[in-house]
Amino acid sequence: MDKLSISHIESLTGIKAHTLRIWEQRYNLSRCKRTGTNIRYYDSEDLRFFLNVATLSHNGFKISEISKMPEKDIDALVHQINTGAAQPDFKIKQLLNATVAMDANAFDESLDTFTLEMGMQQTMEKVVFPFLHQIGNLWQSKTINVAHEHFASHKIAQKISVETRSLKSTERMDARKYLLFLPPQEQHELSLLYAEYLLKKAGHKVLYLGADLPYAILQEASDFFKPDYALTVLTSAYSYATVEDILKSLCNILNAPLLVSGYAVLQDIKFSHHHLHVLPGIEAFKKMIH
DNA sequence: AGGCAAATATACGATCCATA
DNA sequence: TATGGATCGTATATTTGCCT
Repeated sequence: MDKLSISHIESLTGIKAHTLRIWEQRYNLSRCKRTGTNIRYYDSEDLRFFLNVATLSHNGFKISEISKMPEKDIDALVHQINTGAAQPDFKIKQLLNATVAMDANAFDESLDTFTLEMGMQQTMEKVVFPFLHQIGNLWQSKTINVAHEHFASHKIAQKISVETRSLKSTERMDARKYLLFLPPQEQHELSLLYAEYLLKKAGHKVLYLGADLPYAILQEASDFFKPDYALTVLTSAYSYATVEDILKSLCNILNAPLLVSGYAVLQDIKFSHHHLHVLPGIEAFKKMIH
């Protein structure tokens, strides 16, 4: 039987070691044994248990409730959550239906239900972004038109904004400053909005300047706000410059590392710069801001 | 010895919630 | 709706154990 330290449990479950000790003290959530010299150690069964507890905790269950549950119930609930999250196809179809019908209420209700069921992040990453991808395909095949796309984007933007606002704004000690913007002619704002949500949730400071930002204003804002990082997402094709040229200009304007992602960047870019960091996906971004 | 991780105790801020 | 208590997560300080 393998021995795991409390820091192992922390890094594998995401539950802070200190929190584990407090839970143990307050809720008898203790499954660990002690060495002869009073050091906690855990086995793989304990790890499994805390992984499940973390899942429930992230899905809105209170620790006081979890601590009173029999382990069978915990397993059952986690299974329910996981299978619910693993079947997002039906949810995507639901959003597509509401979009084709341009039914705002149905769209809102679906999103609200999803966030209750599986949380904001799962909803965005497993349902909303795949949904947008499908919208793109349908648009190309003329099944739906630009109005549908705008309709859906707007509803999603509203939802992200509401969720961002309702975050408790507890800034952490080592909070970093992020400047969020889209360059001229870039209107695809949803990824940026979601980035704002993730940053605020992680306790960082955000200056959100939105879409289609002229270079002059970006420069002013950058000089004034003095961000630790700038973040942008390039999705479109631009009439006035290549993606490489835009990245070059942005690196010149900004005094901070530029984090960049998006469809237009992830194809292939030859330009590199010591301040330029390409984020291949949302997981890379989350890791970076953790 | 000295550096570091772990344990422990205490306290605080934010949020939730029942009761007036 | 406001107010006071309970709950929850985290911060800080100090001590203890482990390892070169």
